Amino acid sequence: MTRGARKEGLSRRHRFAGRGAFVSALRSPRKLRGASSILHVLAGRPGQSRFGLALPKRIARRAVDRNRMKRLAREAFRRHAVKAAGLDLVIAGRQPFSRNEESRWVAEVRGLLDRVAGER
RNA sequence: GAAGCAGGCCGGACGGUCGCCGUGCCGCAGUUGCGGUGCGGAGGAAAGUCGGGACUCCACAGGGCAGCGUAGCGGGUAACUCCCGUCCGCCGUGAGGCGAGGAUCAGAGCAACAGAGACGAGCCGGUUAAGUCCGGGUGAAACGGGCAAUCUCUACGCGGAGCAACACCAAAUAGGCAGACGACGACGCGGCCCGCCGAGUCUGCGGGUAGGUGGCUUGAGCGCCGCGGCAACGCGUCGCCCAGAGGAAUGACCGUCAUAGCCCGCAAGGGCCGUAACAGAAUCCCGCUUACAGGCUUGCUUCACAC
Repeated sequence: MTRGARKEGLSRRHRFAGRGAFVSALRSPRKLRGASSILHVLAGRPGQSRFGLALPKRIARRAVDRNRMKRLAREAFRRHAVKAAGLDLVIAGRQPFSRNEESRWVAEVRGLLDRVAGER
């Protein structure tokens, strides 16, 4: 069994597959509030956390900004220890995002992931 | 040299580490996969979705009406509301710019203010043989026309929906159809056989959802050169293959060098900042429109200076 993911990889195993796969995580009672977003947590497959983002157009009108947020958040998850915790994680954006907040957004995502990792 | 006009082009480069998507090869795994390695991986607008096509499915004898679109003339194109040439009108000293630029003896309609009267001819004053001639403050326009982006007429064009199109594969659940079995159940007055009904069980079939695959990137393609053409563009030789995701990859970090900006210096130069505007492919093309830090470049105009 060569299941072992590479140390810093982030492939499809760590994503949600299929339409509506987010829904169960979004309905989960475990939530962590950040400054501009909410992290939903649900128990998933052991050893492989999954990570997803729900960013409505309301938060970032332009496609570039939404892409940017996703990429930055994924990068944070990729390097984070929760990746092996076996949790389904979905970050739902709440507050509008503007372009000069990139570093703030990364810090927020890291903070949320730290809190989940610390809780267990 | 200073102002300006019209185009064309670029819109960081190189390297390293860690990742993501696609794909060729190799190895492992009876498949899904996993690992290694090579190669490819956002834009000039990918945007708005405004015109036009290709491609699918649906509809369709032929013709007309209605509706919509276009409008000097000629050309280009698969096609267009696009592009090129040219005429006319207006604007500009000029290079140039702008223009829905066919028709109002086929017909209808034309606001407000002013004015006696506004699309109909009459009215008022003077004059004459005679509606014969002259004038009428106003107003953009007053007897003669104007407006067709008001309807209309003429000519030409136009079927509808869209890749979430469409084609194929295909769980689970509910229901449909067919067949088999079928309770010590119902009916044939009772029992057995038999027939028939039958909850249910099994099998098969078809529709169909989730899901999957195809469509999906080689094309009105790109580059060089030659030829034809004032040009748009066309033809030909040779070379090239240039993203294909799918809740949606193209990212993060770090060096070096250049660019803009800022500071020091007479200068050579040094230092600071740290990649910068608009913005992220979604079936594919041709256009148009809109957004845009900074930079390169071609032709031309006017003015000034010099010879």
